[in-house]
Amino acid sequence: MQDYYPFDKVEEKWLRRWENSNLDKTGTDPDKENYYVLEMFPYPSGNLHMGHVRVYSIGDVVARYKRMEGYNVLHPMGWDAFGLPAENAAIKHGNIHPKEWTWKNIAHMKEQMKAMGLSYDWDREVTTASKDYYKWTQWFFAKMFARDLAYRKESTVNWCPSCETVLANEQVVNEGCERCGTEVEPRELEQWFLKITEYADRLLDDFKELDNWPEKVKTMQKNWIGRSEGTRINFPLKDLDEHLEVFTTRPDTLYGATYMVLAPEHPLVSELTEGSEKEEEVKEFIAKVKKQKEEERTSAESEKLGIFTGAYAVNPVNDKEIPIYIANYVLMSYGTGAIMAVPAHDQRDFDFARKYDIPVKAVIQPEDIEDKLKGSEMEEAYADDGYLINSDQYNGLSVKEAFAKMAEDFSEAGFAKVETNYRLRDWLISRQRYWGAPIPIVYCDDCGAVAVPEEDLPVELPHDVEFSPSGESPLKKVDDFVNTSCPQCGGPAQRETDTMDTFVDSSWYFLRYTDANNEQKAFAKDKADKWFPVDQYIGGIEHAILHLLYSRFFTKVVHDMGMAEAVEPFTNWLAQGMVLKDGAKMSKSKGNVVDPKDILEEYGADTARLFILFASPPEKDLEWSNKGVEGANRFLNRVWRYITDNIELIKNEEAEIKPAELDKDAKKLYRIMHSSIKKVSEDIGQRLNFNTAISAIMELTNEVYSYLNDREEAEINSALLRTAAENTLLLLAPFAPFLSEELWERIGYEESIHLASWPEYNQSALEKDEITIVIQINGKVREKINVDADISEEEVKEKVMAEEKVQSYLEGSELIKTIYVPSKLVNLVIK
RNA sequence: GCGAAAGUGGCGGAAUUGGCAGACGCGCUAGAUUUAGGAUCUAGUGGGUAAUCCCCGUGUGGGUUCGAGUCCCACCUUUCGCACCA
Repeated sequence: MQDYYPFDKVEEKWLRRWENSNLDKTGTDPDKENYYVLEMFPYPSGNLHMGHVRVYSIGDVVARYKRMEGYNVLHPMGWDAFGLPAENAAIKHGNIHPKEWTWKNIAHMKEQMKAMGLSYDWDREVTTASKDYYKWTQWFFAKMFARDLAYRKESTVNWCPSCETVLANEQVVNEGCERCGTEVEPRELEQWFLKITEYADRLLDDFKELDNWPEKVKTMQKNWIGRSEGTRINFPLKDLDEHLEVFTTRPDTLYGATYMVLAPEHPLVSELTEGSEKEEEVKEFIAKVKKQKEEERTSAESEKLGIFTGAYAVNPVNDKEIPIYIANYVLMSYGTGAIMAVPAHDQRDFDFARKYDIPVKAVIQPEDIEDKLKGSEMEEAYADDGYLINSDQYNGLSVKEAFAKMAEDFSEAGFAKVETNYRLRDWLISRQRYWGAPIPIVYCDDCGAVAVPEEDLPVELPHDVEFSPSGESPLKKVDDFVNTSCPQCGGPAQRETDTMDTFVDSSWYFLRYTDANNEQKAFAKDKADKWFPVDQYIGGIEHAILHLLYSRFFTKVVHDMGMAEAVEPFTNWLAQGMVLKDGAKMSKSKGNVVDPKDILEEYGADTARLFILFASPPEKDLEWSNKGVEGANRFLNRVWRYITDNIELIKNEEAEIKPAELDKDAKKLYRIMHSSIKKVSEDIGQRLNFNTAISAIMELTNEVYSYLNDREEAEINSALLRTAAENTLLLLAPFAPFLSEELWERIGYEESIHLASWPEYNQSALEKDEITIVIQINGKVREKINVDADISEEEVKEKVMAEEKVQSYLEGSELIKTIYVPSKLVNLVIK
C-alpha cells in the first residue's frame, strides 16, 4: 500500500490547534536560562520571497531547538514598515494610502509566515510605522537632542534625485543611491544629524566583544570608521601672516617634506594666488579638475594632476621653504584638506614628485639595506619600518620612537598637536518624504529649536497628505501640522517637517521586543536586561555596515542612558547567503523567481523548509533546485511511510531497549540512532550547519529501512523501532514542525512534540565492538581488517603482519618503520 | 592595485583534530513490483580497466610529512570588500 504524507490536511489541522496554544509564547520559567534568537525583520512588501523563507527557516530551527533544549526562548517578529516603497506603491496605484497598503501587506505576510510554521511570539509583534512604536523612536531622538547627540547643521549632503530626498553617507554605494542606484548629487542643505562620530572609538574598541562575528564584517566596519592616528602640523606661509594646517599620520617624516598640496577646494587657494601671475592658470586647473572628477569618476587609477601656486610654506623644523601645489589627489573632505608631501615615503607623493620633477628626500632608512637610500635614485616610495636619517637630532631613532618623540616635541614647540582622524561622518537622518516618523522638533522665534516633550509624543504623522515627492517634505503643505505652539514659551512656532531615516526605526526594534507592549516606556530595564543582547542574530550581509553599525551605535547610547547593561546588540551574527536560480539572484526582471506560495501549495511548508536548509550551508549562496525540493519531499514521505506502516507495532510498545540483548543489525541501528542525535545536536547547537544535521537524520532513516527490510515482522525489536521513530521525530521537529507533530500524536503522545525535551545521546552506545583498521603500505591504503575494539597495539600489529597481502608487499623489501594510530590505521614504511 | 574568502564526481554538497576523499541528496544504470507509466523498494554509480588487482584523482606547480582536500611557498580562476583617507 502506498501512503503519502497528506501535508495539506496535516498543516490545516495543526495551524488551527497551535493558534490556540501557548507553544510559541516567550518562556517565563525562572529555572530556565533565557535565549534570544532574532532574524532581521522584513519590509512589508506584500509577499514572502525565497530569501525570507531561508532566513526565517534558519531562525525557526534555532528557536525550536533551544526550546526543546530547555531554554526560555524569545523569538519575535515585526515589520520595518516605514519607507519609500509604501509611498511609491501608493503613487503608482493611485488611490491607496501608504498606511492602508502597509497594513494590508503586513496582514498577508503574517499569514504566510504562520503557514510556514514559523514559531513567533506574535504577542510581541512590533510595527515601526505604528504610533505605539514611533512615539518611542521620536522619544529617543529627543533624548539624543538633549544629550547633544542630535544636531542641525548646514553642509554638503548627498541628494538622490530619483527618491527626492537626502541620504546618509552609508546609503551611498559607488556614488549611487543605495535603494535605486541613481547617481547622487551634492547639495548644500541644513539637515539633522546624529553624532555617531562621538562613538567612533567605542564602535571600534568593542569589536573585542564580538569574537563570533564574521571577520569580514568587522573589517568592513573598521574600514568605514577609518580611524587614523597622527598629528596636525602648522606650517607658516612665506609671504603671508597665516598658517597652513595639515594632518599627517607620519610626523616622523617631516624632514622629508619637499612640497605641500592643497585640495582644489581649499580656502587658502584664492588667498595664495589672487593677484599673482599664477591666478589664471590655477583657476583653469581647478575648473579642469572639477570637470574631470565627474567624467573619470569611476576610473580606478586616475592620474595625479597638479599645479604650482607660486607660494611657499616654511618647514617649522628647519625653516626650509617648501613649494605649495594644488592637486586632484587631495580631498577637502578628509583631514584639513591639505597635506605635507613626503615623496620618499608615500607612493602617491612619489608618483606626483616624479611627474612634476620635485626633489625626493629620503628620511627613513631600511634596516636590512646597507647603502643609504638616495631620493634621486629611488624607484618607488619606501613606506615600511626603519630608522631616521637626514633628520637632525632624530637621526638613528626607529620610526616608532621618532613618531612619539617628534609628536611630543612639536606639540611642546607649539606648531603641532596629536590628533585622531576618522573617515566616519555623522549620520544624516532627515528625509524629505512622507512615510516616516516626524522629527519631533518645534522651531520657535524666541527659543529656537525645541524638542517636543515626552507627554506630547508622538508627533503624529498626519493622514491626509499630498505626498508626491517634490524635493521638499510633503508635511510642509499641511498647515495644521506645521503651525503649533512652542513647548517652552507657548508662543507661535512651526514644526520640523522632515521625517526620519527608516534606519533609525530599525536601530532599536530588537530592544522593543523585550517589552513590546509597554505604554509607559520604550522598554523597562529589567525586561531588556533579561533578554538583551540578542544571542543569535540572522540576516543578510548587505547590512554589514548600514543597519548593524547604526544598531551598535544606538545600543551604546541606550547603555549610556542607563536603560540597558549591554554595550553590543548582537552577540552572534550569522550572515545568510542569497537564494539563486540559474546562478543569479532571483528577480522579476530576470524572470527566474520561484514563489514560495507555489512550493507551499505543491509540497507543503515542511518540504520547503527542509530543502532550503539542506541544499547548502546557511552562510553560502544557495542554488534553487526543483529536483532538490522533490528529494526533500521524498525523504519526509519515507519517514511518514515507515512510521505509519508500522504504527501498531510502534504505538503499543512500552518496553525499554536492552542494548545487551540486541542482535548485530539492531545494534547498528541503535548506534546510528545515538550518533545521529549527537551529530544533529552539535550541528544545530554549535555549528549552525543545518545541511549536515539533516543528512544525519536521513542516515538514521535509511538505517531503519535497512533494518526493517532484513527481517520478518516477528523478528522486529519493536522497542528499538519505537525509540528510533521517536528520536527521528524529535530530531526532525525543528525542521519539519507539522509532520513531526502529526506523527508524534499518532504514535500515542498527547502533548505537543514541540514541548518535548531534546533527546540525549548515550556515549556508550556510540562505541563499536568491532572496529576497522586501515592498513597502509607507504601511505597507501592496501587492506582493511576488522578487529575487536579493545585490542592492544601488539595484537593489531601481529594481525597486520599476518595478512596475506601485507606479506606479499613485504617480500623482498625491508620494513623500516611501523606507524600505529590507535583504532584507526597501521602504516608500514618499506623500502 | 591592496585585502579577504573560495576552487572537491555529471550537479548541490560532506570530510569538525594531518589519518579510508566523495557522507547525505539530485541525476544516472540495473532489478523487483505494475497491463503500462508514475510512485515505491533493492543493488550499483569519481576516472581508466574484463577485474574485487592495479594506476590516476580535491584549480596548477613545488615543498614539509610515514601519511596532505586539510600545513607551507609560488601561480591561475572566481566572488566579495577597499581603492587616492594623507
